[in-house]
Amino acid sequence: MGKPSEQRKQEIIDATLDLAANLGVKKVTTQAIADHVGIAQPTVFRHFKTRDAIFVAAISSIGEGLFRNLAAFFSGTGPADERLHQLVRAQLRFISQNRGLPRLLFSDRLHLESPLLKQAVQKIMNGYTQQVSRMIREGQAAGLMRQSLDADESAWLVAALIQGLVMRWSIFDFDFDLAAEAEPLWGFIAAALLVDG
Amino acid sequence: MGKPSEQRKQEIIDATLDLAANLGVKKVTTQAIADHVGIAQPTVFRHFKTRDAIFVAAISSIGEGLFRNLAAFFSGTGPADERLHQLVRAQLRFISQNRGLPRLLFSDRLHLESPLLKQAVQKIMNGYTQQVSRMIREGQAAGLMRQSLDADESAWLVAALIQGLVMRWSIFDFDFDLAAEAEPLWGFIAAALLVDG
DNA sequence: TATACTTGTGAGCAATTGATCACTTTTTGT
DNA sequence: ACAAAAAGTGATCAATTGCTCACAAGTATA
Repeated sequence: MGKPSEQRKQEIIDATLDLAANLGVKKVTTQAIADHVGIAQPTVFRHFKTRDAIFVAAISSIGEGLFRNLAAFFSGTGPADERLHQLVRAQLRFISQNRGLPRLLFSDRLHLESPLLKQAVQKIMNGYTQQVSRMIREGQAAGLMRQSLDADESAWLVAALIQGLVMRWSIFDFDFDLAAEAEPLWGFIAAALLVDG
Repeated sequence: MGKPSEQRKQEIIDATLDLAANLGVKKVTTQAIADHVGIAQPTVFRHFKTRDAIFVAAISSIGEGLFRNLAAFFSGTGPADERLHQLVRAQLRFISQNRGLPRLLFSDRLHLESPLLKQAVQKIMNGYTQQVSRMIREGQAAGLMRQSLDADESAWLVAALIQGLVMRWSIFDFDFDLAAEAEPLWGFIAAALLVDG
């Protein structure tokens, strides 16, 4: 007991993601978080001013984790199409191991209740789309991807495709192997984007 | 006052969809529904046994509305690719005019709290995917769509693409013109599915 | 060791909300 | 017109839950 606040904060964030993944966002009460961490419920408020602040921190934390995981593909050196393929694979793998991410990201609850959460989510989504858009332009410059594509629009749609897949996975309570969907998903994306599709 | 139950039920369902669209699912309390309809809160329970039952009815109602709206394209007579194109257009138009649909469909709250709701949603999604799958096989038989496609898998991905787009629209609080996305969306789908893509 | 600061906690408040119930009003069937 | 059924309502309950507060325990610093 009596741990430094930074450590407790992380424990609370981890508990939040754990609980969200397994029980859904609604059941992540401050009491549930406290129980999971092994502290009293009021202690949670020693480290976060409000419940919302916990979710903002949790979303930021896992968003950073995702970007750390994908950074190598965003800015690698190989051909753009191969990197995009690997990106899709890595992304689905990461998400399948971090189920709290879709639970938080796709929670209607969050967006409608807190402008701060909305901002945090938008930041993640926009950052992701920008990177993909850059990769597509790179692919076009290398003659790998169709010149007719609007890179921003296509990136938006690639993101939507993955989000739709993940959302369904989340809604259907993770009852199929998300990572295994990477190859058919890539087949679809490749057909839409690549010159020889 | 004293309307027949069937009529009141529909009023309650309409109020639920209205409120969900504008305020989000969480704020659709039995009190809010009652106020919107113009009855007292306990009266709501005269027509629906539980709050969940209201959501189940609302989802079924709007799901049926969607299918009624799309049925012509599922089973029309023209070429499969044209019908699929029109389907996408009609679907986005319908959803943009019925914002309660994505709000309910994408509400994590619902799925995790009620098996009945989950069933209702799964029924809608599965029915939709089956129809699209059938259209793709039709397109393949007519030589319009790539033979290499797995129809079920592709239908699944087309659905995911639309869902992802709609979900983003919902999460971002309807702040872009969904119907206007139909053409770039179709461009993407056509490139992925059509032989001459 | 003494002092100040941080972390932790039990008790409990205030607000929300789904649901019940006894009772009244309205509608329906004969 | 009248009795039965249906629809409507005010009062109220029970459970949940974010959050506060006074106070205790632990930790760091001088």
